[in-house]
Amino acid sequence: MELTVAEENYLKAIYHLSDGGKKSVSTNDIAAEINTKPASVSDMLRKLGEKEVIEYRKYYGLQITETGKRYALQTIRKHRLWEVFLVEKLNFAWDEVHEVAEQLEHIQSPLLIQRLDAYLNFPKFDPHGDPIPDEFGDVRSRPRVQLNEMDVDQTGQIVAVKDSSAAFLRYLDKVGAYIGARIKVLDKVEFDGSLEILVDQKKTLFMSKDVASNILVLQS
Amino acid sequence: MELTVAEENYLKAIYHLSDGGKKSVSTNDIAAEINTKPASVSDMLRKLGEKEVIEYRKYYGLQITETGKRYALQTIRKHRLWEVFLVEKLNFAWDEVHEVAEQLEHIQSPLLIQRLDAYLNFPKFDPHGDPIPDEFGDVRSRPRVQLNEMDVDQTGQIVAVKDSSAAFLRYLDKVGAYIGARIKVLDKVEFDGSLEILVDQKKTLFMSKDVASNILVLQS
DNA sequence: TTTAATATTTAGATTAGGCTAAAAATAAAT
DNA sequence: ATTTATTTTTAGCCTAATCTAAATATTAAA
Ligand SMILES: [Mn+2]
Ligand SMILES: [Mn+2]
Ligand SMILES: [Mn+2]
Ligand SMILES: [Mn+2]
Repeated sequence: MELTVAEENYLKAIYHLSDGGKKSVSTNDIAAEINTKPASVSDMLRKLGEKEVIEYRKYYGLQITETGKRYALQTIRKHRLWEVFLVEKLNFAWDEVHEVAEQLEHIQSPLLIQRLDAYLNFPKFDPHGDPIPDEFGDVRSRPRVQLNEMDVDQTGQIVAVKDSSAAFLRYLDKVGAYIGARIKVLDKVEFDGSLEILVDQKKTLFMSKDVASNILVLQS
Repeated sequence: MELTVAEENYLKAIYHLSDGGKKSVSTNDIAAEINTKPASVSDMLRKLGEKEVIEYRKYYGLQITETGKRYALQTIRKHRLWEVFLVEKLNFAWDEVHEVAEQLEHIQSPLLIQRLDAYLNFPKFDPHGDPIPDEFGDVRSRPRVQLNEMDVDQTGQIVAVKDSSAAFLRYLDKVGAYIGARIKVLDKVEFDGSLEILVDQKKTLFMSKDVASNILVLQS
């Protein structure tokens, strides 16, 4: 069976919002995520239900099926591989890739993806630190914690970001908080949850709780 | 103004069939080229006329406008750059690229194309020997002649193919007639126009007039 | 110069994806 | 336990791109 571009986008949104099928997702959430109206979502859910990529009970929400997960993971795989390509080969900044990857992920050609994967040396993570599912949809995920939840004196390495918006990524660039950076929590302000961080053993950095909550760390 | 994927495909077909705006094109020809019905073509011509990328007079054919040419050349540029990428970087065979390039040519991102072009070292020709328009739509075309029109003892270099079908390209691979090969016409059979060719000063090759007419040569 | 053949366009449907406004179901508050 | 608010779905409409069948224009033949 083949999915349309719109169906692929919906399925990907559902997969993400449901955290891989764990949480339940609302019609309104989907509408917000992909910038459509709830009425349009209802209609699409009916169609996705008929195609059996979700299990849909009117008014009671939906459950992504195993088939649906496979499709979603396939699209996510393509999206992230293209992002790696854009950054590694075409020198895109990490905040410039998302829009384009959003289009490239819909190109249909198994050979293309297989070759692209090999060309990039089978990367395991995209430029934002998110894991790239393998061709069978398996994801090797690392245990990671939000920076705002770490305690003073704990150390680790930035491995991913939760928010991939250009604004946030450009901010991180500016302050030097790149993926791979080793960090240590120097201080935490009780009052507002803001943090003082040591980056790469040399630079100290202050950040709000809000910023910190969008930085994911592999503790060490 | 932005064109839809279908509009881009129509415009490209019109550009090709009209030989860059020189020849006149029929509704039926377009339908055949892009595998649709004439009725669908009529409707699309009306729309393309409204968008002023063609000048359309019902029953009397059409003329591609300067604006239309710019759009068509932009799409052709993208198509050919992607073909180079697929062959040079992802090791696609030259008969495997067309389908995928047909999709990739519709990705919207000026930055992407600019970077891709640079990454490929500003190639001037695609894997089938067709020239790649520059970002302004300028095409540097070489004078080339169909192999079947050459005379005995004349020499040259294969620079392009007219037919890019997988079947034809695989045949050329098999007999060793690649782009760049130096050739010499050893003999021509008066009766059916078939030819005997010397390839790279070592291999002789017999081919029908039909095959030869799809091979383009830069004479020397 | 009529008539026949061919090419092209129009009419009317269909499918996909979206929208607004109204209806209906569920959830939250009194 | 009603009433109110929120969420979700349905109804009806729209645009893009396709199709088949019918109508019309152009071109070729008799
Ligand atoms: Mn992304
Ligand atoms: Mn997308
Ligand atoms: Mn091609
Ligand atoms: Mn195309």
